This record gives sequence, C-alpha cells and structure tokens, in this order.
Amino acid sequence: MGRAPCCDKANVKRGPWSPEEDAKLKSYIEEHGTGGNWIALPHKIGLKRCGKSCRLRWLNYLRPNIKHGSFSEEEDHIICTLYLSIGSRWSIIAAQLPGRTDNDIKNYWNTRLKKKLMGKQRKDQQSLKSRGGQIKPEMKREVLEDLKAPSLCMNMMNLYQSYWPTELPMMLTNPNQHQDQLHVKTQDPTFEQYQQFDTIISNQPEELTAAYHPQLPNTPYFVNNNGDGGINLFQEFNNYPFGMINEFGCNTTTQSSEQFNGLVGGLNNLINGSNCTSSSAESTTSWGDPLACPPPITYEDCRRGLLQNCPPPEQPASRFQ
DNA sequence: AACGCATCCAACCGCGGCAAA
DNA sequence: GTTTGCCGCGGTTGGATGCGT
Repeated sequence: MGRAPCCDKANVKRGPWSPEEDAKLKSYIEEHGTGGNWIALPHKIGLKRCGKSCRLRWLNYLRPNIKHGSFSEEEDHIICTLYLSIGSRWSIIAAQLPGRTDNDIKNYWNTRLKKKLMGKQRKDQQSLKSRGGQIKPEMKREVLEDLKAPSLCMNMMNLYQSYWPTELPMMLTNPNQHQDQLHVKTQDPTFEQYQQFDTIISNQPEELTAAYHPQLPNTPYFVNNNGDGGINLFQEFNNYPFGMINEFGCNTTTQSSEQFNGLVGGLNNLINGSNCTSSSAESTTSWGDPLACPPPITYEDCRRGLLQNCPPPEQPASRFQ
C-alpha cells in the first residue's frame, strides 16, 4: 500500500505564485507562525495550495533575510569546497551561507559553478592529450589552485574524522578504466599497482567489493573497515588525467598510518610545490584569496583531533577480520 | 522581426527519516 | 512492533528569458 497523498491534487493550485497568494502566506506566518503543520496551513489561510508548496514558497522566497542576486567569489569558494567534501548536501551547504537557500545553491551549482569547473577540466584534458599523456607540474598546480587546495586538505581531514572516528581508512582505487584512457593508463608508472590491485580486489569478500563503485572510474575512495560504503573524494574530477589523482594516495588495501600520511603528504607536497611556501603568500588562488600553506596534516593530528572532539563510538563487529 | 537554442530558476515530485498514534 | 502522516531533502521539470543567427 502506498502512502496517502498529502493533499487533493485535483483541488490545489499549482504553478507560479501570485502576489496576492504571497501576501496572504507572508502575513499569516509573520503573525501566527507556521503552527508546526504545513499541511493544515493553506486551509487556515484560505489558499488553494498544497502545504508542501506553501512551505517551499516561504522557505525559498518569502521568509525574511533571504538573499537574492548573484553569488560572491567567497560564496563560490565555500560552495565548491563543501561540495568537494560532502557532495550534494545542499541543506548543509546552505547552512554555511546565511540568506541563501538550498534550492538557490543547488540551482547555482547546476547551472553555473559545475560548468565553470567542468570547462576547466575539459581544457586540462585537451592539454594533456596534446602533451602525449604527460602530466606537468603546472597542471597539478592549476587543479589544486582551483580547488583552493589548503581547504581541500582540511576537508579531507574533517571527512576522515567524521566517517571513521577510530579507525584508519583503507584507500581503494577503481581499476576499471575508461577505454579512451587506456593509452594513458599503460604509460602510467603505477600501472603495475593497478594490476596488483585487480588481483587483490578479486580476492576480497563481497561486502568490500560492493563498496567499490565501478561507475566512477579512476577515483579514490575511502572505505571503512565495516565495508558499509565509501566516499568518493574527487567525485567532480573523475575526468582528470589518470594518474594525477592517483598520486594523492596509495592504492593498496593495507591499513597503516604511513598510508594515510602518504595520502595527505602527497597533497601537501603538491601544494607546497605549487607557489606555496611557508614564508610567502604572494600568489593567489583562482578565487582571489592569498594562497597560504595548510598546516601539515598527519595521522597523529587526526587522532589527536578525534580524541578531543569525538567520544569513542560503539564499534560494530568488523566483517573483515 | 522571427525563429531556435541555451540558460536560469521557481516549483514540483517522490522518497527517507522520524515521531506520534 | 506496526502503521500513519508530516517534514525536509535532493533530483527533476518546465516556463520565462536571453542571445545568436
């Protein structure tokens, strides 16, 4: 049995709101509040609208302090950084941008920001092709500058803390390559590692391989020890040249503090080798911010942060012991 | 001026989570 | 423990507008 509809769709008005409807809704809520029941609200006001429609109209348009108009560079930066960290959790992203709604941010991302970044990716890929698959340091620099690299590092650390409060992650890299990238793959010095990884992954329990997303090739995932899912850290950058992202980490299934340090260290190295020195902040990112070095992140840092911020959670029994 | 295509964004839809019955 | 119904979220749609030819 399906869920009962929230309203009689035949008897509710749909489509754009008139100024009269807006005024009715706004004045009622300002005077009486929502009453905690959106479904009942339109009946009280005498609006022939679905309660959900009223809620959406209020939250996205009528409520006070809504900011309309273009997004600032700073807002762009926050959206991109958070999207990179947590994906399309628009409500969470919106919570970091006072006056912006999740719908606004979602629309802005889908229509502009994503294209901005994807356009950059295409440019980089064309550039790679013309160089016969070699990845130049300046390309790495461009990518990281685009991503506001220091924030990327910090977000990875936060991610790590959020998802795996007491355990080190294993980092996996999908060995299934796009056919059109095969030529790059065979030139990649880590190709052998992928072949080894193929063997390793084929010997893993089903739960582990299930956490490994074949539809998103070339992307590193953290998979926790319980095998209940992984996070694609670079989901918007799947098309970056093979090997570039891979340099950020290692791709074995061995857990070790060296492994995590290797991942973060790789990032730090890339950043530190990209116009970023500890004594100078002369260069700027594409956001126009000074490019400053992030604090070095180590496994020990994460553990320390964890001990301060997170009480040890109850651990379910590992399926991979 | 007219047409077609691209872009923007308000609004809708369906689902999962959650609390109350 | 199960059912019911609301809330909030993310994905998608479609009308309005802009722009190029």
